[in-house]
Amino acid sequence: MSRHTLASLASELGVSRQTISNVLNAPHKVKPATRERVQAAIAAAGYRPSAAARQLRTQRSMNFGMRLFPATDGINGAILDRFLHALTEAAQSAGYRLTLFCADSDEEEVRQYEQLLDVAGLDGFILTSSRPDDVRTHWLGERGTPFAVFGRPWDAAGHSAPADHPWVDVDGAAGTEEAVRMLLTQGHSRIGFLGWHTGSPVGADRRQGWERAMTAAGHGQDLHVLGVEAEDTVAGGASGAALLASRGATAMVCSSDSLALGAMEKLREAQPGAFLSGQPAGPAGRAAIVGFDDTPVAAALGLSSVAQPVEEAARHIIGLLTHELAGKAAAARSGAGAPPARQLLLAPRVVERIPLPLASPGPS
Amino acid sequence: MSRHTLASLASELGVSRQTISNVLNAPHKVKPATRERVQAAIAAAGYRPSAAARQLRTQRSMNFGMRLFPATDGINGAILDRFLHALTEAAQSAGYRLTLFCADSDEEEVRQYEQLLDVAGLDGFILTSSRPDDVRTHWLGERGTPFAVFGRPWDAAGHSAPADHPWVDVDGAAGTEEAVRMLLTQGHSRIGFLGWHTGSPVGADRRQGWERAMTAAGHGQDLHVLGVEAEDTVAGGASGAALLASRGATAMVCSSDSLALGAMEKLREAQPGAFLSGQPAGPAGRAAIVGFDDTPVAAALGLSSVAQPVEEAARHIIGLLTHELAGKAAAARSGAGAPPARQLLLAPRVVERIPLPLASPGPS
DNA sequence: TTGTATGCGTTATCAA
DNA sequence: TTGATAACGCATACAA
Repeated sequence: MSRHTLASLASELGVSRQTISNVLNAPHKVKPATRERVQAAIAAAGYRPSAAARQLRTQRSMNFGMRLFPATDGINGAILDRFLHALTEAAQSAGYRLTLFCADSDEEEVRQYEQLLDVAGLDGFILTSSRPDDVRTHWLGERGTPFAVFGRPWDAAGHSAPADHPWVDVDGAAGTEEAVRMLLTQGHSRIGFLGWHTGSPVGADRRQGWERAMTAAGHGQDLHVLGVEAEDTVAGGASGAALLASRGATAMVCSSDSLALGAMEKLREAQPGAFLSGQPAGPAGRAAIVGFDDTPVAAALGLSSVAQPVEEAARHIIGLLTHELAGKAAAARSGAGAPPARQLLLAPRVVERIPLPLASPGPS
Repeated sequence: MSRHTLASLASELGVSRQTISNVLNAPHKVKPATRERVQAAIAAAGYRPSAAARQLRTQRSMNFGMRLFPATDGINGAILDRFLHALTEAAQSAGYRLTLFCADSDEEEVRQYEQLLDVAGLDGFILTSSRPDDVRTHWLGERGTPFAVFGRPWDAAGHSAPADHPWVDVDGAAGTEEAVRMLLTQGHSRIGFLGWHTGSPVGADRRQGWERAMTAAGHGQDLHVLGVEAEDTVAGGASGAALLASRGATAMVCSSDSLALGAMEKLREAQPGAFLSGQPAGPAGRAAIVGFDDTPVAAALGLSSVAQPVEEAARHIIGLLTHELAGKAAAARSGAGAPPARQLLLAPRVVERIPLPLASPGPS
């Protein structure tokens, strides 16, 4: 129950509205005695300033916007859940709210920016993906609207390109590299790579890590034969795995959990018992397939996978945005905490799992 | 590019602000000639009214709030993605925005309501789950805040209870009932039920459908032996399926895709080839396991599953909310379209799939 | 340090 | 039918 206004509180307290406003926005400007008295009254009355009135005056909505993509692939898309939750939580504890919207295309997304900026006065946007030659970052950049991207900027050729806007990304290559090293440690040498055939920069990045690690281990000559591409589905993973197996691969690193799941299914059928606990396919007693994104499916099936630190990415993105917005005024006066890195590449980590012992081999 | 205000537009046009406002909010009150002239100017200038100013005046934010739950189980939680997307889309096309927030408990959720109501002036809330003796619906109801729930009201005993607030739910019992009928048609008679052991009303509802259909088919005497409960995980599904199989079940209906996936894995191991295309386990050539929720995992693996019409539920919820809010003013003056059902139980449908042909049996 | 006046962009009331 | 005036709740420049 609040239903209180600055004016009503002020008259009840016998002070001016201005004093209360100062207690809230510039506590140092008011005498400690009255400050405490006012603060107590605020708490007692449960008074909370109206965001709308504040926005009208300050031109800040304390509100970020984010486009919600349709859930195309729930297996790989599952990490967006975690990202969104962490984002909401971080925004909330920074005093910001999060507004969702939909768009059918990037152009439509830009139109929504324009609309939301005008109508709702959003303070900034979070982009959950980046593309070569991104129309959205161009538009926002030109206009000077604060934003931060989950995803590196790519140039038209699909290479990582420098850009001056804030972004956070996960180093996919480092992830696959570590996965390969793990498999090498387990005694594998013919380690295949099972990637998307979309030609996306993200996919190329993940493949590069595999190439680096294999080359460093002296297996550079196998790159042509052990690198395979397939449609990013379970079925694609199965057929890709069959091809890799026929070429002698004893282990494989995949670009997604969908592919890895398909590969696992395939190998399990071709080699019954291969994934049962205690009857490993690999030389050193571990599952020989590694997925990407560490989705719940991987966890459920005991599939090793490269885990992205999406919660950390989300928190950093909010930090970036709040810093930029606070910076306009507060950064100068207070020392302002160490500014967050404007470009940040986070390292993923490989989650090693042993496939579920669903059954004992059974007689015969 | 807008950066226009009512005043600036008015002076450019040589009319008063009020006229423009009327063109927007009460077009019938302005002479057609000027109306069109103003409308053209609005379009040309790309003018959009400020939501904050509007809110200050009208006390309506055109904004709904929804708590985002942490993604506990990404397999079963995947349908919330679809729900959220549909919700956002529906809200957007109704002229509302959607604000997300987090809470650690229902009590905390209520505190967030209070806060968001005071500071952001949210017009209503969407609840994505219901519980027996729900503190949140009580609070919102008492206060008279508009809200709608995805989930039936349950009484303390876990039975469906009448309540006067708007809600939408999916008829789980109808779903499992249809699944059983499908399996009966395929020639199965020993059809097991694999449910959660959480004692949740939702789980009990799903079980009831199985019981109804089995009883109707004359298999009522098998209910005790063929109804099994397990932890809602893949591992739980595997062990539950083993138990059911040992009791002679040739088919099973599960409370979730997690359970179904575990069951499928288990049966595949116990009976290699059981799920390969052309080598079905069931009498009539179809997979004998049905999951619930039709998650992407089920789709990927070719698992039959009961699909909830979450998009429809989302749209209906927005309809409920917008109707209630519009009703306060507009319902009386205009005829107001047919009001949406305040309580709606949607029927799910069984998606029948054939498990992926991952491999041909292979030599020997 | 505290109070006074003004304006943020809109809609509602009332007179013309 | 149209236009002037006030008010929504807050923050800020300025005066006291």
